[in-house]
Amino acid sequence: MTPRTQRAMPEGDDRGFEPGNCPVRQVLDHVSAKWPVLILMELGQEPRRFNALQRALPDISKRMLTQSLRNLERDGIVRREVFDTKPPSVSYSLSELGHGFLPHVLALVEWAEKGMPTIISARAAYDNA
Amino acid sequence: MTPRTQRAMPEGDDRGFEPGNCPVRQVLDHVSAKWPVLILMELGQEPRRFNALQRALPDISKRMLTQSLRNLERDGIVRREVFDTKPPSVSYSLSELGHGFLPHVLALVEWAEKGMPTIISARAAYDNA
DNA sequence: CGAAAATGGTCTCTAAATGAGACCAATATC
DNA sequence: GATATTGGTCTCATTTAGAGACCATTTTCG
Repeated sequence: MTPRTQRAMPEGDDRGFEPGNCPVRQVLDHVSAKWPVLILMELGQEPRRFNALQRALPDISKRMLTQSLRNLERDGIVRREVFDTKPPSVSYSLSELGHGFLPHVLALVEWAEKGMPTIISARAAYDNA
Repeated sequence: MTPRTQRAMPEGDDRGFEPGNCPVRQVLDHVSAKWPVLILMELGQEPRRFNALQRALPDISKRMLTQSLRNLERDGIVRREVFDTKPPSVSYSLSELGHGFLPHVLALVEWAEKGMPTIISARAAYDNA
């Protein structure tokens, strides 16, 4: 008996990546998330001190700035140096690993900038529909 | 009178990017966040249906999968096609714009993989200290 | 001298985002 | 008839992020 209604299409299943224990995921989360991206771009220009970062990124909270920097430092992407001034100064800069990452972020931004017109009109079309 | 304590170092200030209204930021958030990255990598291999994506990414919730896909669709990065099967099938695939983005994500992953040994030992050093 | 500002954070409290899972209508399968 | 499947949405609990007070020390300003 031939069914008169069409069968569902093939799924194209795939086991995907291992869920929580994937190390690449963790690093990506530390690096490609909202704030880390902006922080790394700032540090890509020049080393900056904690408060300077905060002023450069006015809408990040102290809390998230600290947390993001800690993650990046722990992963060896950012270096933290304390100088014994009064009051003490803390300078953050890209490590070698961090410098290797920088071009990729910049490429992302460039892609976004170049695609922006397309994106804008796609949004207009979507919202209009 | 020469101060005996060292002065704080220069800040290296910078006005940074415009806070909330930056369009590039929005796109980056839709594209480089945790789930979107994984979704785009899946779609980079082949178009996939909603439930297939969910099975490929077992630890994403329906809620976030839907939300991420909607963002990507609205920005014209992902295309959504509904097929009139019973029950109806919905296929997600990369648009041209999306395909242009794919190499960048892959580069990120490659960078993370290549740097993983360095990262691992950086973490060990950090945790040890 | 006393007050205010700056350093780099931490801590708490609240607001927002996320995860877990029930639920839906229509149809096919068992 | 019961169960499963489709692609979601909706609600509720949990997790995460944001806002801002607070800290000790020293410098500058009045």
